[in-house]
Amino acid sequence: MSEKILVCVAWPYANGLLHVGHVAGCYLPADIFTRYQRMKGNEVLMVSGSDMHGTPVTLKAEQEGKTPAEVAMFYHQDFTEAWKKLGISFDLYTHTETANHAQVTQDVFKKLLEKGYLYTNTVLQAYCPSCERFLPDRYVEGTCPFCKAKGARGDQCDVCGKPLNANELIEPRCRQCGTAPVFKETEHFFLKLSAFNDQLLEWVKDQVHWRQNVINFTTHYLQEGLKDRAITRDIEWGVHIPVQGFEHKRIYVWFDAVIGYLSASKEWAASTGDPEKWRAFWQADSKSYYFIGKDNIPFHTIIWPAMLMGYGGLNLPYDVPANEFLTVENQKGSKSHNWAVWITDYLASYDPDPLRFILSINMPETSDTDFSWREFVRRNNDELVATYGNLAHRVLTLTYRNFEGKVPAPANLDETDLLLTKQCEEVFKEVDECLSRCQFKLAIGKAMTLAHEANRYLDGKAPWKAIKTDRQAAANSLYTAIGAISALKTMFSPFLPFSAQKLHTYLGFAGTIEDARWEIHIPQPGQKLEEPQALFTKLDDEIIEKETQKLGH
RNA sequence: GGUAGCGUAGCUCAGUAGGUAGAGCAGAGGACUCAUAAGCCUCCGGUCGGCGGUUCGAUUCCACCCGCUACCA
Repeated sequence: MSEKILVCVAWPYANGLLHVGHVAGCYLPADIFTRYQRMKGNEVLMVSGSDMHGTPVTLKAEQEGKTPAEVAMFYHQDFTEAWKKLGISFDLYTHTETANHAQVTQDVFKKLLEKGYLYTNTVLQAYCPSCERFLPDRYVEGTCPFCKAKGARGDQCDVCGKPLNANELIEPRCRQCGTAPVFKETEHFFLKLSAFNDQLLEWVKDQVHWRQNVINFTTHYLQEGLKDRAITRDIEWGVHIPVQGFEHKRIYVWFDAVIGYLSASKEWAASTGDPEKWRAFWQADSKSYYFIGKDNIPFHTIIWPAMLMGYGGLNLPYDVPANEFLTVENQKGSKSHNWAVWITDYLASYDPDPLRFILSINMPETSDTDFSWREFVRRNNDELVATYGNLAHRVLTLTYRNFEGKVPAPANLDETDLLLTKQCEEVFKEVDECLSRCQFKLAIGKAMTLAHEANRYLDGKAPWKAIKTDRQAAANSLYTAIGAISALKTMFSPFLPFSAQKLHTYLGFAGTIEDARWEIHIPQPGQKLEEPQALFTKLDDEIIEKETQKLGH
């Protein structure tokens, strides 16, 4: 029975490069899940896009003497390229600067306004008389009222970590021109989050399948009581407000970013020639999954559900499998200190599957985990190459040379042979269950254990020895081992799509592994094999030193 | 300051409805040779952050403390 599954993935902010933390946090788990569901025969729509609006993009543009659109588009193209190379298989990867997105955002805005969930209020905002514009909090700098550090920003002091309001700063200055700002009244729209508090609490209570950290976090937040939040700003970059008198203001980035999931779905539908097709994924019994990092939990379990409740007629999130953070060499990542492994850099030197592997088997699902180059090389060489890749290679080369490049015919399989086949079926079922529950680390770990099991089986059977005395015995064990690596190739395929496709081909199957579906394909006796090659290559220890040195400079 | 999570072998991580714990790597040894000197077997290795409490018994429950992380003010 085919299900409809909507996979929504966090929208990366288009003001900086992607790093391994982004990939481990949401793009990889979302892609694994999506590939798995597609192979199961379910109808999946996987969408995301670049978040182009907001102050950080504007700030970056001014620093570089470019327009915000130019800056955002540069990163958008970089991201798009990265997804392709990494094999993150979006059905649509768009961005928030499309006419469609503006239209959908304004539709949501108007509907919420009509239903009384938006209202205007006047707030005090910093205004720079020299630049002649309102300043977002982070454009204002001054002395921190708490720790007296100089250079504190209007949203937060980096020295003592305290969040601030711009008007609390001592001797505030415009970050651009140094002029002292004045504080003026300005009118903005607010989302009446407080109206949804009880409804949300009630809803969250039923989400027993959510990860514990997501439930805890959300419940705690709701118990403290929601405050209404301003959803517009005095800026020139973003989605226009569909109300007269607000021509010089824009919808604030966090409000339009989450709407991206809906606008992207509509854009995708239009591109298929059936503009109403998005409904299948947003209404009726479709399930929606939101893959995000833990810093984004409240937006997806509180604010976006509240907006959807207010809008009406669309499904609330079914699951929000938020991951924790990935540290690099035991330190928290930092853009400004260049403490990160940049995806573009990585892809210039290495294949995607080894990265997908280490990030899967060490995924920060329940707590923060660490990425280190030593671990990367070690896991590539000892696990990917030696355990799984080598297993496939030894089985295939042995068969290719001794059985005319064809799958040998079994006869009178013994208990050990049948046991391995049975183990494959059992592990396959377990991996299937783990994946359906978004337990990715556990799933790939089980597949690796099966690869060990198959190696053990092969050593016990020693077909390289048997071939000299009992050709049928060798045929039996190689036939069985081929079945095992074929099962492994399917289990690994959501994680390691590139090498799985290679193995699929070496085993003599035509077409793509995706089309071959989520099942164990036992090659038929006599099936012609392709000449096998290594699935993965060993990495030299030297790269540990080389790559580690790039950090922090 | 408040709230939550985490702190398990040298390293990276699992786990325990409460009965002193595991996997990989690293270290030591062995048999084998099909394979990218890969794979397989054996051994070594932890008073499960600290101090108490509940219990016949706690690493697992509770209180407090220390350290780290996140969120909130």
